[in-house]
Amino acid sequence: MAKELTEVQRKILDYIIERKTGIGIPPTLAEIADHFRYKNRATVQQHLQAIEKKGYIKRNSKVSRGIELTLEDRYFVPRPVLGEVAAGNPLTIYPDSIDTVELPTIARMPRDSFLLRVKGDSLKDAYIFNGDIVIVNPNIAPLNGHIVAAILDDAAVVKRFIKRNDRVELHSENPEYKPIVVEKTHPRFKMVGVIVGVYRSMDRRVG
Amino acid sequence: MAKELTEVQRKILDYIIERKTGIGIPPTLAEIADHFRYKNRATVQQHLQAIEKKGYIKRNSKVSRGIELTLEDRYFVPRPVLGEVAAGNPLTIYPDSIDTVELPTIARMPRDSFLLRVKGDSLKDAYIFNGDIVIVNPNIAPLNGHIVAAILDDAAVVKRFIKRNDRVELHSENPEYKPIVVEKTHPRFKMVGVIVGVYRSMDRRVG
DNA sequence: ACATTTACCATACATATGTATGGTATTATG
DNA sequence: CATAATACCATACATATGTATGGTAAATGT
Repeated sequence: MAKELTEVQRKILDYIIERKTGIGIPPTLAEIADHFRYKNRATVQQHLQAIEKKGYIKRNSKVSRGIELTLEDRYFVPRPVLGEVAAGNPLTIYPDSIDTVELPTIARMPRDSFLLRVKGDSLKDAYIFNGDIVIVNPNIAPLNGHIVAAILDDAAVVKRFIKRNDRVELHSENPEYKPIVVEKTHPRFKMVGVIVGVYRSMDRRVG
Repeated sequence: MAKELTEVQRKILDYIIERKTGIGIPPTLAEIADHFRYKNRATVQQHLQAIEKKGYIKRNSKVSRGIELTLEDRYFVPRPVLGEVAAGNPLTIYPDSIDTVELPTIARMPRDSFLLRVKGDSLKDAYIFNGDIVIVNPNIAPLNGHIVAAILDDAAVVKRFIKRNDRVELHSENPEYKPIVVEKTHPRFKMVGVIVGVYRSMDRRVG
C-alpha cells in the first residue's frame, strides 16, 4: 500500500469510491474523463496505472468498469452518519457527517435516506439501543403503524405513527405510556422521516 | 409492475440482483450468457427485454452493465433467508431459502454471508429480538469478542466468543450466566459463523 | 544541466458490449 | 388448427471501452 497519492490521483480515487459505494457501478475511463473534463481517456488510463502501481486499486484488464478497490475491506462500506438522536434531547442533523459507520454490504441505501446514531437507551421500548444506527427516509409519507422520527417541542421522539382524521397520534412501544396527540397544525411538530430500518454492527462491540 | 416473471426470467433477475448486491457490478450480457451457458448474447438480450417489459428492471441503452433494478426504487432488495435460529433449539439451515426478506438498500452484503431469522426472544441479552435478521459470515475466523453462532449439543447458541489457549469460551451477554467452556476437540461443537450484524426492518411491524 | 515524475493531449487499434434481424423448436391457449 | 409466447441459436453491425504509443509542458530533484 505504502506510497502516497498525488492530489489528482486522490480525487480520482475518491470519485471511484463514490461511484462504487453510491450508485453502485464503477465508472468507465470515459466517464471519469468526462467527470474531470479530460478530453482523453488515455489521461485517465495513466492515472489509474499510477494509482494501481501504488496499490490502491486493482484492475481487471479488458473488463469494462473492472476497477476493484483494494482498500475496501470488502465486507464493509463506509457510510456517513449525519447526526445523533436521543429521546429527550433536540435532534441535530449536521450538514456534514459527524462520523462514519462501516455498514455490511447488504444492499444499497436509498439515495435520499440518511443515518442517525442513537444515543442512550431511552428508545429501548422500540428495541433500539445505544449505538444503533437507524436508517431514516425523509421523503416517504408515513403510514399508520410506521415508526417515525419527529421533533416535538424541541425534543426528538421516535414513536409509532397513527393518523386519525385530523390529528396525529404518536404511540410509544410501551403500552404504559399514553399516546401523544398532536393536532395537525401543532406549531412545534415537525416530521423528520420514517425509520425504515435499524442496523447494529457486531464488530463494533468487540472488547 | 404487475406481470409475473417466467422461471427463466426469474433466475436471470436473481442473478442480476446477486451481482448487484454481491460483487457490486451488474453483469454484461456476455457474462449472463456465460453464467447460464447460453451460446449467445442475443438470448440474454431478449430475456432482458421481457423482464424490462414486465417492469422489473430498467436498462440504460448503450451503457455497459447499465441494468438498473426498479425494485430498488422501492428501497428494498429481496434477499434469501437461509434458516431460523432459536437458542435452545437446533439450528436448521435449509439448502434453499425458506423465505425472503426485503432489506433496505444500505450497502452490499458479503457474498459468502447468509441471513438467519431469529425466533423467540431468548437472545434478548444480546439485544437481538424475535424477527430480527442476523447476518452470518461463515468464512471469517472469529476473534476474541466476536458474537458467533455455533451449534453445541444440537442446540444453536449465539454467544460472545473468547479463545484462551486451547479452549474456547462462549460468554453470554448476561453476566449472571456462567460462560460455556468448550474443549477444542469437543465432538459436538461446530462453529457456524461470525455474526457481523443485525438488521431489523421497521416496515415489517406495521399493523 | 539533466533525469524523473506528474499532468495532460492526440491518434490508432483490438475487442468488449449492446443491438438488430431472422430463424427453429416447444408449449400453451383460444 | 391457428396464434402467441417462450426459449434458444446464428450472424452482422455500430460503438463503447480499454489499451498502446508518442508527444508537450511544468514541477522537482540531483
